[in-house]
Amino acid sequence: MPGPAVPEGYDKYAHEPFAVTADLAVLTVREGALHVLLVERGEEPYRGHWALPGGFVQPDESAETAARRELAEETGLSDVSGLHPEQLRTYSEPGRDPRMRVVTVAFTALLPDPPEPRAGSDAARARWVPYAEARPLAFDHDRILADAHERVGARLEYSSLATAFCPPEFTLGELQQIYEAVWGAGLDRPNFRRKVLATPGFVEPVPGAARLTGGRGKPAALYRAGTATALHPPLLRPTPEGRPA
Amino acid sequence: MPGPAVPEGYDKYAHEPFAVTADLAVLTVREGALHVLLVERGEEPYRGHWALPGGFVQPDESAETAARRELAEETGLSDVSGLHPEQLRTYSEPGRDPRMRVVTVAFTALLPDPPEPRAGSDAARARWVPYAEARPLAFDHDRILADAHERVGARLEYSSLATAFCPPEFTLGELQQIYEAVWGAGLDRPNFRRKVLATPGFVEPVPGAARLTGGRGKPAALYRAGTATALHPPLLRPTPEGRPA
DNA sequence: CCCTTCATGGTCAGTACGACTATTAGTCGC
DNA sequence: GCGACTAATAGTCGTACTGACCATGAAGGG
Repeated sequence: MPGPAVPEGYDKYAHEPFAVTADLAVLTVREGALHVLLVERGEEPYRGHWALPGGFVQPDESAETAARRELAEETGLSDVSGLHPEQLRTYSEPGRDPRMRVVTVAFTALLPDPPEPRAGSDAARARWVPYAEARPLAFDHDRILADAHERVGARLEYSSLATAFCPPEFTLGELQQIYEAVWGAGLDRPNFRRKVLATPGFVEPVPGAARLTGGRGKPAALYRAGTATALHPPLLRPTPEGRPA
Repeated sequence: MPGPAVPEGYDKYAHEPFAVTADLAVLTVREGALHVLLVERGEEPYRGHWALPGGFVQPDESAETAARRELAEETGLSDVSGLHPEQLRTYSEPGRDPRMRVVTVAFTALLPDPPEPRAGSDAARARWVPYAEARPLAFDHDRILADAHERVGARLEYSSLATAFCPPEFTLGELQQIYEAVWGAGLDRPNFRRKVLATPGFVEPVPGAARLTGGRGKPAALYRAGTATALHPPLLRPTPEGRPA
């Protein structure tokens, strides 16, 4: 809330300004591996280092609006209407930017098999980098990226978020690849199928369609994202601990 | 991230400054009912309205540090070391404060049966208000409070967060009251007990102690918070929908 | 034509869960 | 002190979900 001590706060601010940025962890799954969109910094500090895309929130924008604008700029995507950048958290430690006091509102965004990014005007270049090879990044972006990964992994369990990684029509094998890529763990195919189909509203079959998955093997049935956003029952990831359930 | 366009951003900021505040949704359960800590605003705008406690983030602080400081000031608690305000989300819509551009990082904090708050220097007065009677609040605090409620309700399912509402030693009945107060739903006592005890690390018994719960009924065994932070298996709330599981 | 590859269908035992019933150990009113 | 009341604790039972399997079907490649 705006504290009651307006004049003091305002004064302080006048001497030590806060800049607010919106940064994005844009994730996708490509050939079974999790990738993240990075830009190469063209200016100091961290010139030449890779960083998460983002930029200043403008005076007439919310952080959400700024995130959507940045996403469109960095990916060159004409239609970002279906994408809903989700707020991750806010990073406000003093000194995280050597130039000035910067408060960053971080977002995650999920894309299906993506177009090549086009370098924005202010970024030297942008490209998709496998998650495992992304570090080290500029500023505290290593931590932001790790937080984004964890958050997305957790949300896959209880929401139909995984379909956001998929094209409009997809096979259950493709959907499973999303889970495996984000969780970094293999899943049993028959069981995965059973659980997805048993969860009402998660996916719905495309009537008469089947697709050759790329050549090999039996053609798979196609599905669309269903209407549900929450998953009942949830699709829990295998417990990394030796926990019995 | 700090955008590469430093001078522009900085310029913009200089003409349209951002103030950053940390606001808190401090929750507790008192006599079986969820309460929230509110302060009465002593200045315009919204003078005389109730609002969530909070204040400006100082130049040398992170939002987390500011939240802890505000919490100590508003509650008069000498020891807030055990409390970990958790970031909820950030609210940045233009116009949410009529005076200037304010970006608010909201936090939740959970307290066991609390001391009476002392009015801070800048708040006319502060008090615990039953959650159901809290609205309407100043600014967009209605929404922040609703988001906090939902977040805490969800985290009760998968984390041992509920023990943060309890004193160091507590009975299972008291723990159950936390769940019922936050979820607004009654739970079956034997089943609740079974699940809590079956979740490793959630609670551990206090060796030879039993407490009279206040007079009536059989004395209950005392428990301490265990070492686990995540709950396996989770303690799912009753499905409000007529969902079969 | 067989072998590989992947989708799909099914079994089976262990576990968790909700709904209930029963027992125990206290206080309170008389 | 005796019985009603209250709350904690113990146990039961049928259903649902889960993970670990095994089996079948439908393509393509050598």
